[in-house]
Amino acid sequence: MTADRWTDLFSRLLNAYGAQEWWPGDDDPLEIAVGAILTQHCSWRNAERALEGLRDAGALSIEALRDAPDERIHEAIRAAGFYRSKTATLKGFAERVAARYNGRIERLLDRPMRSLRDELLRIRGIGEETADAICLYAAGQASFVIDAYTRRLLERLGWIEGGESYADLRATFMAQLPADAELFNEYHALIVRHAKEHCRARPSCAGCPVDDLCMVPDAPGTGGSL
DNA sequence: AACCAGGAATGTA
DNA sequence: TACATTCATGGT
Repeated sequence: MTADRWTDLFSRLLNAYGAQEWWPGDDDPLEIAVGAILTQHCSWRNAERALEGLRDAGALSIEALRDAPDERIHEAIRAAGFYRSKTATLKGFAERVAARYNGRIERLLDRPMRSLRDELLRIRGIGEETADAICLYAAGQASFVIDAYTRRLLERLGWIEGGESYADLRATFMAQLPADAELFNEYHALIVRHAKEHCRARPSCAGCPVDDLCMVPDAPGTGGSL
């Protein structure tokens, strides 16, 4: 039987780009969670620099994040932008893990996905996408991550109207796919890869693995973005 | 030299 | 609910 279109889309992307292996699982969960916060509306390249900054400052631990002066965190993560907000978010996260889980992030991440997600959402600076990224990539739990690329792709495929909420899109993916963290992990990463590499690099969209659709944002005139 | 990057909170109508 | 603004650095 032919797979449904949601599974088929995944297959085409995987076939085109191969496994992306974002945060494969042998990485430090704290680094992954911190990375998820740092990369908010900022390139992963700069988020990595900020991560390095924290490492160099000796601030890559729950205790250090909680106790370090704001200025020290500011310096460390400046490259990722929005450094004041992100410092507050990192501290809010660290304070919660310290206060409620004895500083052990695994205890937070081992909670059932729904309560984990709800708790992450209480932290100021952590919204739905970041909460899902932490659930999926740090905790290895099957929570689908929706981002601007995902929305744009579904719009251009004509699979959604365009006005759906984050919760709508997440629910749609999760209703159409088996609850498999490995699948969700690769799926989201592949959508990002497709948008960045294929769509941005090739204005003509020739050889697009996704129905000859490109996700170039508001391409002037033509450019293959529909 | 505008525009984008693996967003979120807040304010206004 | 639906938009607009703010936060901020770095690459193209």
